[in-house]
This record gives sequence, C-alpha cells and structure tokens, in this order.
Amino acid sequence: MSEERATQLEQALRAAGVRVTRQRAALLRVIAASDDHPDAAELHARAEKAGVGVSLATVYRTLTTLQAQGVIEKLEFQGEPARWEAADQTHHDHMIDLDTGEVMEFTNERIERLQAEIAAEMGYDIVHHRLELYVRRRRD
Amino acid sequence: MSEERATQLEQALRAAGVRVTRQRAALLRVIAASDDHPDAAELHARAEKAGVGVSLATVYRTLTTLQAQGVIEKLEFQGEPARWEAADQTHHDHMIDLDTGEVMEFTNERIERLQAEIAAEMGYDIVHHRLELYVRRRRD
DNA sequence: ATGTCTGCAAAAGATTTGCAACCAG
DNA sequence: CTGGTTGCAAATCTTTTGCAGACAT
Repeated sequence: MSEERATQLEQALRAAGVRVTRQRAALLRVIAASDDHPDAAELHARAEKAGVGVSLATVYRTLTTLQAQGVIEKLEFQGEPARWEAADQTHHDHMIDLDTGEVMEFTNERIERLQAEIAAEMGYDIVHHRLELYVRRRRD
Repeated sequence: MSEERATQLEQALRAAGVRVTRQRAALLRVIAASDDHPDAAELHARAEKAGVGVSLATVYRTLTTLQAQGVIEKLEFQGEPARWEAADQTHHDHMIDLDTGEVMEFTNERIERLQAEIAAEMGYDIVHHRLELYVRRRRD
C-alpha cells in the first residue's frame, strides 16, 4: 500500500523532470512507510536499515527536492531538528506532548476558516500556516 | 516610557535573585525600546550602537535568562534565527508577509478558545502554542 | 566577600555546498 | 551521451559552553 504510493510518486517525479535515483526511491519508500514524524538523521538511519546506502547530505538534498515537489512537508517544532511527513494526507495541525514528546495530529475547520478571515481582513492571502499546541496531559 | 518600564523590570529581576549587570540593563532598555522583532545579532548591534559593549555570548545568555523570568518571548519563524519580543503586551499571534518579511501581530479570541477546546477534548492542557500565518498581499 | 556573570575562543549541532565521479533517462 | 545527482569533506550559521577573571549585592 505505501509501496504502491511510492511507485505512484516516482511517476510524478519523473514527469516533473526529477530523476528517480536509487537513493530517492529508497527515501520515498521509507517516508511512505513512516506514520510518525522522523527527522533527517532518522530517515537516513531507516534507509540504511533498509539496505540502501545514502549519504546524509543526499538525504537533506532529497528532502528539499521532495518538499519542492509537494510530496512531503517540513515540520519545525521548538528547538529540535526539522521533522518531515508525507503530504498526501488531508491538512492537519500538530499537538506536542511536552512530557513524552509525542506528536499528535488534529484538524479544526473553524480555526482554518477564522485564519483565512483574519488574513483577508488585513488584505492578505494565506500561503501556509503553522499551528502547534504544546500541551501537558491534564491531571485531576 | 520604555525607560521606566526597563527600570521597573530591573527591580523584579533583582527581587528574583538575578543580578542586574551593565549588560543586562542595556539589553533590557534595547528590548523595551524595540517595537519590532529583532534577533540576537540585531540586539547585539543595537546595544553596541547605544554605547554598551556586550559580547554576543552574553546576549544569548541574557535572552535565555530574561525568557526564564517571563520578561521576553522567543519567536522562531521558518528558517531564520530566533527573534525576540517584550512579553508585556497581551497575547497575540503573528502573520509574516513572505514578500517583504514584515511581521504583523493579531489576536483572535475565538481561535484561542477553540484551541483550548481541542486540547481539552483530547485530555490535555495547553502550556503554550504557536500560530503563524505566512501570507502574501492580496492582488486583485 | 563570594557566588554570579562576562568575554573569549572553541565546540556543538543542524544543514549546506564545492567539486569530481557517477548514473538515469 | 550528458546534465542532473551523489558522496565526501569542508564550510556555514546559529547557538552553547568551559574557563579564568570581573563585578553586583
């Protein structure tokens, strides 16, 4: 399933004039198989574990390329290296548990709408936004 | 006005057991006098321009200290060095013009409430959050 | 007096880049 | 074949830190 998704993306990349190298194909699969939010070093480790040699420099370059192609999204949580996630899901924001480091996803249509309204009122269009809730489990 | 604010903060710092050195007093004034969102290098430059010698290392250390005291807040916009702002204003979020780099502030009570509701529904309390709108001026 | 702060220079951590060899289309 | 890619190592950029001397209280 994530395997076919990866293959599907390869077509799109080639169509966009981006060469599908051994390294890129591997990273595409590693990302498609990840349901968490790995950083560059972690993706590098997973590719190696999958038996594909890739340099860390190439991992960074590939991430930038895939982001430009709209295949992945970059997440920058407070004070940690950037993390990445597949961009095929529907839009969502993140909630980070400060105690466990766990990252959860959520969506709220009303917030999205309000944001657009605020920008519009001030004469702007939103290109993208970032909403992160840093939380702690409620203890009662 | 920002001058008295700075003096006022010095009292609070001393009361909290934080020594008010020449460097800290200067940075306090530079920050109180800034209505934009300067980064460490910029604050360093402004302090120097004000005639107070401070090392960049001390600027960083001081910013961390002032943040811990709740005097300033750290802003981390996409891919730029961290910026800082005085924490005396009421809470607000930021809107960044991608073309000009201009940073604007806004507040929306409804969004704040919705965020709290979302966290509560999932069993969490919000410690702090980050909402940034990356925008482009609407052209019609 | 004394424990906190500072400056300097070196270190650290994440990410980027120059260049020669390599390989996808 | 040939220009886009890669690996390596070095460079960059921001921020942090060890240490010895300086200073606020």
